[in-house]
Amino acid sequence: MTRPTARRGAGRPRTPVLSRDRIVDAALELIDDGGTFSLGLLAERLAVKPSSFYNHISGKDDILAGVQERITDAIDAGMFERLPWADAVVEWARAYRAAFVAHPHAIALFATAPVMGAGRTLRMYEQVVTGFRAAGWPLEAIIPAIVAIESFVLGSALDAVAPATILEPGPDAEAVPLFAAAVSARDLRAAAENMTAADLAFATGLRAMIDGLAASASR
Amino acid sequence: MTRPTARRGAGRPRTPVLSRDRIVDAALELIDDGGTFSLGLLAERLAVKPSSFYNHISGKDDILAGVQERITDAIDAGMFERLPWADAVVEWARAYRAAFVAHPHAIALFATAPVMGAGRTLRMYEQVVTGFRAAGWPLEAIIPAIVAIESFVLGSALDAVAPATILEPGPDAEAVPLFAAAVSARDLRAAAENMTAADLAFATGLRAMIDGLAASASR
DNA sequence: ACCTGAACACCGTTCAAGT
DNA sequence: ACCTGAACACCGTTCAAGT
Repeated sequence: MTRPTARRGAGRPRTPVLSRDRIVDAALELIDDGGTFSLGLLAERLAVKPSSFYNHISGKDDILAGVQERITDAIDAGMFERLPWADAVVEWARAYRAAFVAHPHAIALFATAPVMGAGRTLRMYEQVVTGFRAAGWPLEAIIPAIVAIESFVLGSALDAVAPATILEPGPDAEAVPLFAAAVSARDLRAAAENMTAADLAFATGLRAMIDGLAASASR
Repeated sequence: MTRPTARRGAGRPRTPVLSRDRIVDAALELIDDGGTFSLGLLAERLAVKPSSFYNHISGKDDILAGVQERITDAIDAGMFERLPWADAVVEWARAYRAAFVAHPHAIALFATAPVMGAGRTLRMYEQVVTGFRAAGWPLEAIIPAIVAIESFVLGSALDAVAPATILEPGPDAEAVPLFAAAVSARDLRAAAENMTAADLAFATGLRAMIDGLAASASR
């Protein structure tokens, strides 16, 4: 039955209530709940005062960076060691998008200061590059392809959390008949395939991009 | 030599200093200059007080929506009436991305409340859908393809304005040798082709996606 | 070492008061 | 009709003071 090693001359040990991890945890929860994110609200949740944060983090941006890390760290790239290239890329892109879409109110974070930072992340990239290399990709073509996929994934995640109305013809439908018909046909198809409109666009684009990349690699 | 029609019983006519257009104009300029965007700074530029804005707009978000419209309205889709489908799509995607990249500090606006709103915009979509239809696309496949392209364009624009360092191996390079080599090879290639790394990724992804979409359409 | 209260400069928005 | 000054509630951050 040990107790925390007593520091020299200290009275009672006083376990701190805050830590960077605990702050980032609570921040992600607060963001996921929607509504506004402010240090005042965050402090309230942790039964603490806003000024207390500054013993553990350098400011609001530091907290947000921690949240971003937490989300991207959930992305796995192990599929490149198990699956053929095309299947692995599809799986990876899906997992990537899913990690963003699981935190819709946090996505704006990635938009302004895009993606990825930690050391875990570099290991993921190593796995992905290895998968491309094993499939015969020339070294200088790999990163552009990966960045292209990431750009598509981020754009699709933003689309997925966007209000569904942005692409609706609205009252001016008769002025743009073909567009209106195309949207209706899309809605019918999405319903029939039991997907959201955003899912359908993502599946379409991912399929196309992987096919296109595969074709360019074998050319 | 006419003067503004005198209202009933009015003294001097008093032309107003502000208008929605003038506010949005100045807002875009302020955003493009980088740094922070606030109503206080905007008012200062216009030699006016922040409270004056509320005679012309409903709030900060209204101004930002105006800025967004101004930028997206610059995107033309006339190429669909002049070029074969594949060429037109490539041109359109490039113009789309260019409109965003021309205002790097404004891009975050599109991320949170993605893209497009006005009536000009609907006409653009009508042109694009018409181009797809003329190329033989089935109606229900058109919108998903367009949205996929838009997602890629937005993601690529965000990538283009991101700090270039985000995908650098840094001091841990020896732990991820293949990734580090791939980044170096990419940098060499980009320099040789006189493109930025972001340009290269965009060109790669766009080519792949259009090829993939073309293949799926003729299947 | 870590939490706090007070203070700071700034934010967007409202509204009665001016002309 | 349109601009303003004052006020409001809130923001992120600093820092001396506590323990």
